Amino acid sequence: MRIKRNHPLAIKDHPVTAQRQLLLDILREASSHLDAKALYQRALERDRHISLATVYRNLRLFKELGLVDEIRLDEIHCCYEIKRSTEHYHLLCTSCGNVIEFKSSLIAKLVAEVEHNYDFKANRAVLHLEGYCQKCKKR
Amino acid sequence: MRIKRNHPLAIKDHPVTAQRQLLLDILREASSHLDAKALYQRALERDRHISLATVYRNLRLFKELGLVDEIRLDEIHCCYEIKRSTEHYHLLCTSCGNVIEFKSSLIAKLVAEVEHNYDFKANRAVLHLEGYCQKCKKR
DNA sequence: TTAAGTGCAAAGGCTTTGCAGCATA
DNA sequence: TATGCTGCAAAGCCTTTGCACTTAA
Repeated sequence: MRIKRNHPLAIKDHPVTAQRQLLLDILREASSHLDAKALYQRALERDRHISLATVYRNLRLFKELGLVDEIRLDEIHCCYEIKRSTEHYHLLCTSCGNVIEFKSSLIAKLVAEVEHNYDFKANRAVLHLEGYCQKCKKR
Repeated sequence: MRIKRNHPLAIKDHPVTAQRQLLLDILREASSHLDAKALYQRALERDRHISLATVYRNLRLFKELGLVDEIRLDEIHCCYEIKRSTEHYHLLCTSCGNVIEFKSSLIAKLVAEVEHNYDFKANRAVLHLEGYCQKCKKR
């Protein structure tokens, strides 16, 4: 089956189960970032028998395969999103909870500078800013 | 008692208990960053009856009062340190677990740029880099 | 066919909370 | 003295795991 052979999971020798397909579909369709519970609840709407354990197991798999990014905004905001080609980070509005993506060329510069000054090899940058979004800062 | 009147807790109308004093002392003396459990274990050495609940309650209080910073490196590394005047961030070696502090003037630039481009008011930047420290990257 | 995934329920780790007793100011 | 803190134990929350059954390839 050509579709499955090209599937990101099949390529890496992992069976494409209905549950995995469903979870990836939901993550792809999601306009916002989902945490494990939100993903589970959306999955339940289409598969009444899917379990939360399956959601966690597959989120971990997707993360290991590099299919999704895990974004830990704080102890309660841990969300997941399908990995896209363009690297970006997040702004978190502490007033309304809105999550906004941002990019900046300064991040690569910062990483390069720190790697040089501290003799460090950076594999990942965890970065987000907390504050007030456009709407909330007016008040 | 003059000492207590000048105490950071007393100033903010919170009783200075022996437990709070002990916890602040340990945090001040700590060369490295401590998580709740490590802080509790060090506290036990000097007060056999202190409870983990007291540690958590007071860490939250100190955080609210701005006496300590909470640094959440990932889901298992959540550590605390006495707040100092100089702002800094952290490098986390994913090989040996070492935590190194770093500073960079590019961070302020980055924040200013993002605030301008995205019409955002940043109150806090969460930033750390994961990778290999000097020792581990040689291997 | 068979290695791997799933659902369920139980357990794990970290953190919070209710309550009675105790200490600070 | 009165408010508020502490210790203890229990509960909460998120996440992981053991086991028997099911399924993808």
